[in-house]
Amino acid sequence: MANINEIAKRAGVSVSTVSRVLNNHSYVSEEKRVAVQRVIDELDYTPNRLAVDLIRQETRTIGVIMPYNNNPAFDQMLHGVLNRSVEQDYTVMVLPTKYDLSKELDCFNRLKNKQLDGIIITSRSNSWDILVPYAKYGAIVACEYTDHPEIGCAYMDRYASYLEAFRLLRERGHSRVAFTTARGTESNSTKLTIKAYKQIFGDYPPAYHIGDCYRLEDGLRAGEQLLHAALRPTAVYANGDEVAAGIYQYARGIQLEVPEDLAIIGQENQTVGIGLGLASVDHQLVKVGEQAFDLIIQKSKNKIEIPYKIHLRQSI
Amino acid sequence: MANINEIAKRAGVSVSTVSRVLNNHSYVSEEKRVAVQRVIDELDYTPNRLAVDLIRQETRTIGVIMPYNNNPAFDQMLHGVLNRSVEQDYTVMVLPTKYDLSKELDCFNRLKNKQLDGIIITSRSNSWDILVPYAKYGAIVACEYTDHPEIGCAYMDRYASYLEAFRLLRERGHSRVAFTTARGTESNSTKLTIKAYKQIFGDYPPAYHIGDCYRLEDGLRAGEQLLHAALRPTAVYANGDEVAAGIYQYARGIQLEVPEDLAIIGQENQTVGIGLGLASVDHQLVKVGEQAFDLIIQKSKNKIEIPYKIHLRQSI
DNA sequence: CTGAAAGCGCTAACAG
DNA sequence: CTGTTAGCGCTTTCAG
Repeated sequence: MANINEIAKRAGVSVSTVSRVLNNHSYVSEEKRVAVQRVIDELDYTPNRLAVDLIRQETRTIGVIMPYNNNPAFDQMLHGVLNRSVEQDYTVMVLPTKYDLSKELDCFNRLKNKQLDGIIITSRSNSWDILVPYAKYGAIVACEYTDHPEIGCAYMDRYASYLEAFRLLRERGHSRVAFTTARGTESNSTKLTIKAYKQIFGDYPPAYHIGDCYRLEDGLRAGEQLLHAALRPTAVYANGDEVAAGIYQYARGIQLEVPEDLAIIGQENQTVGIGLGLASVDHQLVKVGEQAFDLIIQKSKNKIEIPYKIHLRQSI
Repeated sequence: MANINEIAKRAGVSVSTVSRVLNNHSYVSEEKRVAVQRVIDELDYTPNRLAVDLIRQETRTIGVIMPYNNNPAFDQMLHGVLNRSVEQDYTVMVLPTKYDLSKELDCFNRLKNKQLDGIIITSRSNSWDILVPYAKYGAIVACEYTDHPEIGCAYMDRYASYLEAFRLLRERGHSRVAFTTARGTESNSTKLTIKAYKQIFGDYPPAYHIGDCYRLEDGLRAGEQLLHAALRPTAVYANGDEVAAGIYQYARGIQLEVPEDLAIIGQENQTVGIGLGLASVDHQLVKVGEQAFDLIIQKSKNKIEIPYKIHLRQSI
């Protein structure tokens, strides 16, 4: 395709004049303007974005680290980011990592190699010590709390929310309470869930904890593992409504009534939970994503807490 | 940050040698290799991606046109694309358009301005006449059938699937059948739905057609509009399981039994439908996305049909 | 095996 | 108001 030199030559002007009309910079005489525009239209010319970004040292593109692309929680945050990016005319790159350390670093390298102006971390697996140095190459915002001054965050008080949910279950008379979490104990939210559980129920019975839960099928598996135990739990806290739905389905399949035989509370107010009438701890992940985006483009390192909500529904 | 010249100077070699070790091209003497690598490590150097892409005339990045970012069907296709892109080490840009004509064109311009190697269209609003010319700038693959030889497609036979679903309802004795669709009549799938409806039921009663349905809330609205009619429909085909879930919820709210009082069949086998036991016409959108991605990187203009499945569940 | 030099396509400081 | 020119940072002929 034609380039800016070609346009300049054909219009009988210099490239800087063409550049000026392209970006309507300063003043260009009306006749040259028109001449340039005519050639641009004739040749159906579009400036090369890579060249522009290269020289401007800015891409107006931000990346979103998403360990998995089939996890509804990450999707919710991504949607929040997209909501804002479209308003602000920014582009977003989706960066799947599978929680792989080196794949994750490759993503951060896109900050260093100038391909991205900023990165939003929905979840990570490298330690902050490794990641923080990348902040000198571009804005980094996390969707979890961290006190590193170089990192902005849009976070929720997960610990408080878990405490409140467990307290709720205890108040309703439950003492045998099971729960599900995502990754094993290396995950921050898993740690906080266990900590809150101990805080409310005193001890931590490993048999009541099912890890690696993300989607409905994982909930079915959790149901199978939990609901045939000698001392069957009377309530379960699921780390997502899809997981909760799987548990619900399994429970109904073996003739258990919800909430009479099993109380269920899920997380993130996902559609399936609304459909099934499942109570849910809603961390407002869409808002988290929106806030994260706002921080990125303001190059702000503020720490913004997004309040959580609890939706009480029939399942409890 | 340091650039390739800096590395060359410090390593006492030319930039071409640095480039060679960077891309391990041809042979470089071991001593120079080591010298260059040492400087690279010392300076923590990373090549600028924009400069590389600019000169290589390739970005290994593809865009996915997604009219809305809160629509589960588009999400399913995006997930398919991401599944493959991560395997093939491609990057994906999400391009929200809101079905706005000029915003959509802006996205196609990213092909022309060399920012993208290809574009996958999950849904579009410009006519093919406008869009096809962009195929000369990069690969375009659609997730719907088109016979334009320049456009590859990963499509499903929507018409056949609608026919089968409506036939199923008729066979089960339903004659008052309502249905929901997405956008108004300008959308291809809406047209096909109406056509199939007429084919099976003879005429097309506008009162039984609710448009602009995407999510659960739209289903609630559809339920409200449909289920208080004098001649209440006995069955409804919903263009998505989230919409179906909304209708289900509304129906249960006014004491209707499913399927006794109202049979419901949804679409795309989404989690909420699985949770509620809703029958579903599954166009396998994740596979569609995967196939679309494969076509893009093979630069293939083939037309690949993805078969649909019908999941029979209690709601029918 | 290695380096010089010519770009890729664009912006912006500077001089006029 | 306009043109010249020096880059942005990299790859790749083409000689040697």
